[in-house]
Amino acid sequence: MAAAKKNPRLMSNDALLQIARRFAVLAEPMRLRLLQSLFEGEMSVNELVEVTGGTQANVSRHLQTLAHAHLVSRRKEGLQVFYTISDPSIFRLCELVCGSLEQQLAQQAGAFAEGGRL
Amino acid sequence: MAAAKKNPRLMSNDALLQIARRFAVLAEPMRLRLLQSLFEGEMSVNELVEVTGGTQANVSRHLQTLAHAHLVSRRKEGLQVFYTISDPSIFRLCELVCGSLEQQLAQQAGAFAEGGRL
DNA sequence: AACTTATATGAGCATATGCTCATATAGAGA
DNA sequence: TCTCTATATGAGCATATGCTCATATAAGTT
Repeated sequence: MAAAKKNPRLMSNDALLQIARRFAVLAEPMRLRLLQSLFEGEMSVNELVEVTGGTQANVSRHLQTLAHAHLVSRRKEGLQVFYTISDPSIFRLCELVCGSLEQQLAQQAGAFAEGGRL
Repeated sequence: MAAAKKNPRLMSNDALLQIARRFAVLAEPMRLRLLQSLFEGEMSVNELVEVTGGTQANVSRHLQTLAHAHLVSRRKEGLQVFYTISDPSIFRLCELVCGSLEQQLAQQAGAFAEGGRL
């Protein structure tokens, strides 16, 4: 059982902090872009720099952040370092959020359409 | 289709920003605690203050943040304001993250166990 | 060893975010 | 109207985070 269900007892501060940290890692456009790029498969830092248009320093830093969160994994080969997505739950996570946002936008659009009817 | 699949084309900056913002809303222990409390059903601000142990000002602020993100909805009744979870995707989102974290911890525990074997 | 390429990181600035205190608003009741 | 209760919010401080520049490390090449 991951979380308390009916009991008013709450999760520990520590558990909440860990969950919050996980969400925080995903709360950055550049990191999301990196993850999205990696959806297609393993890539080197330089490739990611080119694809995302970010600076080398910044891309490297964000990759460290993702790696520390165990969302991606490193593989060194000669001069290059290749990163891959190592936590498949990310796919569903992004799908869920995208779906939820789409639905909200659809509702807003619907409201506009109705308003325009009069 | 929520996101590009095989095409190297990436999502728009704007879309990524919105997704990042959604994650950012969930990247706070107190907000997670509020959501978790609301899992059991509608609650007033004062009830949430008591349950979470936060200050009134802080709880109110966080509830505003959650409301702006359309994760919870307000209902005013007399002097009190009641909040409810309005986006069911949150349940699955938290389940996913919890599951992923549990798995990571299990792996770490496993590594420890193996190491202890020698 | 000297040079080049690929990646990581220290330092510093700018901005964002959370927290608290005090106060404002809003509704209910005397 | 005056007061009390419930909620929201402005101001200010402290901290965290992202970005860039410059430099460090590490590995391959000559």
